[in-house]
Amino acid sequence: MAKPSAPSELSRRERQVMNILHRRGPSTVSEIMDELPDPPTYSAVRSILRILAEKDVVRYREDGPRYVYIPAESAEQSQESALAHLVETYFAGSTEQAITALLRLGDADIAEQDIERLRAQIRTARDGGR
Amino acid sequence: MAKPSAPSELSRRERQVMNILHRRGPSTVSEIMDELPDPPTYSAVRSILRILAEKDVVRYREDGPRYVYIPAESAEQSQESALAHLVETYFAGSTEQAITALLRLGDADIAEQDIERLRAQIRTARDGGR
DNA sequence: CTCGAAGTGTTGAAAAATCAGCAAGGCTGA
DNA sequence: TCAGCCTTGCTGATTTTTCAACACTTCGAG
Repeated sequence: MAKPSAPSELSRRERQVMNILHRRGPSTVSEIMDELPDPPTYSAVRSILRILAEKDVVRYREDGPRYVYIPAESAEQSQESALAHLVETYFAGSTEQAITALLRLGDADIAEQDIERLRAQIRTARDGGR
Repeated sequence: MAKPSAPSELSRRERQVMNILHRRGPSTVSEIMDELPDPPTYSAVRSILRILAEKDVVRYREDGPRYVYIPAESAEQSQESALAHLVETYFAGSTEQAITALLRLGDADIAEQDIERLRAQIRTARDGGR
C-alpha cells in the first residue's frame, strides 16, 4: 500500500504543508492556509492536501462541517526519521555531535566546561549501556 | 544581495543536491550525480547547480579542470538552522525533548534511568547557565 | 602532433507542480 | 424561514521545475 516513500520525494509546497501539520497537529484547511508563506487561495491549498492524501502521507477525518488533516505517520515515527536524517546529513552520523550542538542551541549561556562535562557523561552512559 | 532565504524555498531536486553537499562537503558534479536518487544526466545535474549558484546557496571554485561545489553557508550555520527548524517543527520548540529523542536514537540500549539522569543534569546546567 | 575523454556554457522543450475559478451543499444566526 | 458564509468537488490553465542535446575547451596518453 504505497509506503510513504522518502520525504525528499515531496514538492516544495507539499513539504511546507507537512511541516505545518507536524508543528500544529490536526489542522483545517484554513488554519494551514494561514500559516503558509505567500499563501495561495483556499482552492490551491485544498489541491495540495488532496495530492498529499493520494500519496498516503496525510489522513483526514470529518469534524462537523469540515475536514481535519493529520500526518499519516505517527509523531514518534516522524520525529525519529527526521532526527536520523538530520544527524546523517549535518553531523556525519555522529549523534554525540548533534547533541552537543543542540545543547548550545538550547541555551547559549551554558558554559563550555558544562558542555564538556555533559558530553563526557553522555559517553559514559553510552559505554555503560552497551 | 538576496539572502539565502528559507530552505523551504528550494525545489525537490535542489534540496536533494543541498543535502548531498552538506553530507559530503566539497563535491564535483560527477560525485553529486552518483549520489542522486534516480540520477538524471550530467547536464541536468549541472543545470540544478547553476540555478543553486544563481540563488547564492552554493559556491564553487575551480579545482584543476573541474568545478568543486560547496554550500554557501558555513557548516555551523547550516547545522544550527537545521536543528532550530527541526526542534520547532517536531518538538514544539523543546530542545530538551529533542535531546532525549536523540539519546534514544543514538543508542537504544541506554537505560531509562540513565536518560532521566541526563535530562535532570541538562536542566541543572541550563538553570545554572542563566 | 593527434585523438579521445572529461568538463563546461547555453538553449529550449517536456513534465510536474502550483494555482484559481466555478458550482453545489450544509450550517448558523438573525 | 432564509440569507450569508464557509466548506468541498472538480477542472483546466499558468508557472516552475526538471531534463537532455549540442557546441566548445582543456588535459593527457600514445
